[in-house]
Amino acid sequence: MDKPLFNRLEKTPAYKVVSDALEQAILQRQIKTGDALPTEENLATQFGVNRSTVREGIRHMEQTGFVQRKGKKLIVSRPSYDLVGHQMSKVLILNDVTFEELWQVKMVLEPLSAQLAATNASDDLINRMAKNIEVMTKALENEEDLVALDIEFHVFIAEAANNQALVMAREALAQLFYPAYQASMFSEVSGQRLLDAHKHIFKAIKNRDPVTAGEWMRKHIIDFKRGYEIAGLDANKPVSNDTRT
Amino acid sequence: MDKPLFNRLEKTPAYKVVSDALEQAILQRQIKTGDALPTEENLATQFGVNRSTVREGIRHMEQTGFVQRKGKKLIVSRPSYDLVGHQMSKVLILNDVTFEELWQVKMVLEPLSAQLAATNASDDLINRMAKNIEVMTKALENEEDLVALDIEFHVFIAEAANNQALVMAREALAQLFYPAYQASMFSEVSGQRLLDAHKHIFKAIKNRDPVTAGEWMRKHIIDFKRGYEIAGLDANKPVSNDTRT
DNA sequence: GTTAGTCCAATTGTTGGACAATAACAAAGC
DNA sequence: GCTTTGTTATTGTCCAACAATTGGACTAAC
Repeated sequence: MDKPLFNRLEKTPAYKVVSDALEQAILQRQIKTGDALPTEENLATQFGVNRSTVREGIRHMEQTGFVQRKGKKLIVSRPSYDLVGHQMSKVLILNDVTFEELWQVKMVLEPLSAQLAATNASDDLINRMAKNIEVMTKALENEEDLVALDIEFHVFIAEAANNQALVMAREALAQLFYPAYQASMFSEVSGQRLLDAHKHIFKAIKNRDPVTAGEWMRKHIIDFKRGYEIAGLDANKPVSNDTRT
Repeated sequence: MDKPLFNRLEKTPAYKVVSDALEQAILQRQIKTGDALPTEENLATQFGVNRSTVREGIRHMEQTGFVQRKGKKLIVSRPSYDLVGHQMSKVLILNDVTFEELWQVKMVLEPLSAQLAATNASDDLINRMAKNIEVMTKALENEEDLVALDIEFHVFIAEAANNQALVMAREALAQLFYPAYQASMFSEVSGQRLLDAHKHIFKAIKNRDPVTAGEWMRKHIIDFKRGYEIAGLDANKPVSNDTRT
């Protein structure tokens, strides 16, 4: 092979240039969140390209949640953690991630959440946790409600932890665990035992006791895996690729 | 405020229908990774829409990495963790994530990596770690090399852990830490101390001793924060939004 | 002054057709 | 066999158009 005298000059397609430019402008806060973008035609003339090209550029960004249609205007917005989580989930599913893998990570993130929550939880969130536990006490029979309440409780804790990186990382996993939650709710390790764990965790958080909070959370997550296995599911198999939104 | 009795009836734009359909087909493995999509015109007729519309749908997907241009063909591909990490980084930056937040998460993920690596590391990766340490021994003077080698070492460990969820979560943080690495390399806590830590961690992994590996990693990460602070940076301020690719 | 009804201009979603550039493929030459 | 040279298919980009929807502006009614 001859030595490459010149490096392949790559011309990035125009639509990509457009989306990159927009992205930069957003990340550098030249356009602030909540602002509306100019009209497509306006952008087209600014960039000196055709409207179709601009549109492709916009579509490119839309997926990530940096811009969003609101009525007819294009609003600059910061992607919700939910959305990013959703995308990460898809990637993990495509890679046949197993329950075990997810659980190992959950096993460190949730206790961390609990610890931080014990330090940082606002009164508001503590109240909402209390409310959650109260409701759960009355819903011990209904599996579906139980799943929803369980998830909510953990979300509260994650929020209380006051750490965005944590919230985001959790989110990606949480969505994939959803099918697992349902499965393990039907096993023996459920209902009352779940509620008890929540109560212990909550008490520790309320008492501003990070160590205990983390410790109980750890036990709780171990229980979760037990439930999964008792339900007859194989932790080393890929999680269900049930792709509901 | 009045309660919303009806939910906004939304008619999804055609380009979104297209991208959703493609996405489903990919997630459900009807189109396998590596396959090429039909031509735009072909897709257009299949969906019964105009080529422009198909294009917008494709752009929508391209961003996430589910499809990729290779030459002129559209290849279905699974997004690299690097890409997803990059996107997560952008979201976190937009939300002014602080060093402290990132570090708290890193503080649990890295030890977990080390533990798992001690259990699962392949011979190949152990060799590469050894090599890395060897090179680092000779590069103690050069800060830039040191940063690169440090990062590489941690990546090896994450890979050795054999856990995709972990790799992905780490990736998002890692990219944001990059500027921090450079900063803390200039502080006192560097060079030799860094190398020593790596050696300890490596030894533990090689000895298949998860506890020690995790413990040393924990110390190592604590050191990292120390270096950041010694360098005069405020851990509670947002990390640099230096948006290099 | 606020609410509801009517109208208009602006903008979007979508279409059809066009064309140059080039990647992919096939044929010809060594 | 392997290069080199056409050919062709497909992409990236543009232009022009149109119906549907939206956001206002303007009016009338309360």
